[in-house]
Amino acid sequence: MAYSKKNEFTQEDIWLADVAKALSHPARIRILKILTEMNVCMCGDIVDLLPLSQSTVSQHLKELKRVGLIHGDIDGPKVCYCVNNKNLQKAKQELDLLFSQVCNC
Amino acid sequence: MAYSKKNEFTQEDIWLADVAKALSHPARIRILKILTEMNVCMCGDIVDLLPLSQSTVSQHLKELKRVGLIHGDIDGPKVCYCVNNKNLQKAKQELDLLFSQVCNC
DNA sequence: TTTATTCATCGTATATTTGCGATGAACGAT
DNA sequence: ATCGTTCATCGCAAATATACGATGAATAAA
Repeated sequence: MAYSKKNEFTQEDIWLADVAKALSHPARIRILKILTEMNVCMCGDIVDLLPLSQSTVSQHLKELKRVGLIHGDIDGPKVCYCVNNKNLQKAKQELDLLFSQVCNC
Repeated sequence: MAYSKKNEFTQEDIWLADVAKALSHPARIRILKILTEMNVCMCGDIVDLLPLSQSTVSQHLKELKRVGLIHGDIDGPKVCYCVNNKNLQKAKQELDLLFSQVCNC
């Protein structure tokens, strides 16, 4: 089976869906909130705040990084994670656009 | 393995993640847009517009229905699908709230 | 009553996601 | 040079998602 027909849609819809996918796990929503509260923090800080192992948290961070909602700056053995305001803003705008197209709000 | 620690988060974060999940496939984004353009339409209409089989489209509609972003009214053998403005508005508001918490926009 | 239309659901195959422990790379400190 | 800390990645298991064809239920039309 050929599988995943996701790329038979418009780039815009694919991108929106991809951002939504990054937000589709409560751990990742929580991580975004934590990163905002703490401004900057390490993976270990987040692990202490979530009921998940270090490797699992690392994967969630990777997914958020993949779509650009956060970035991690290497600082010695540590990695300082923080939200990417520019891309969050873009995501917000595109989602706003979607809802304006789709909802009489 | 016990699996899926999703319910070890707040109801708010779980709900947001769930809405995001419903939006996390380009076919479902597209379906929302189609339903808005056509105002009301049947499953078959959507199938004609997407590169997906009827059963697959039906599953995507089910997922959108599950989180309440659309509803389907049975009309004889047909089902008239349309967007659920009330819940779309709620989704928009909660996403706005998230972004206001998480982004300096 | 038979037939055609519409759609949900079942069964199945495959892909992806979620989660963990173990390992190892990278660096700072000793 | 060795040790501790931090974190990404690998390998694995289980759960979910994606996709399809086949089937069947429900209704309208003939």
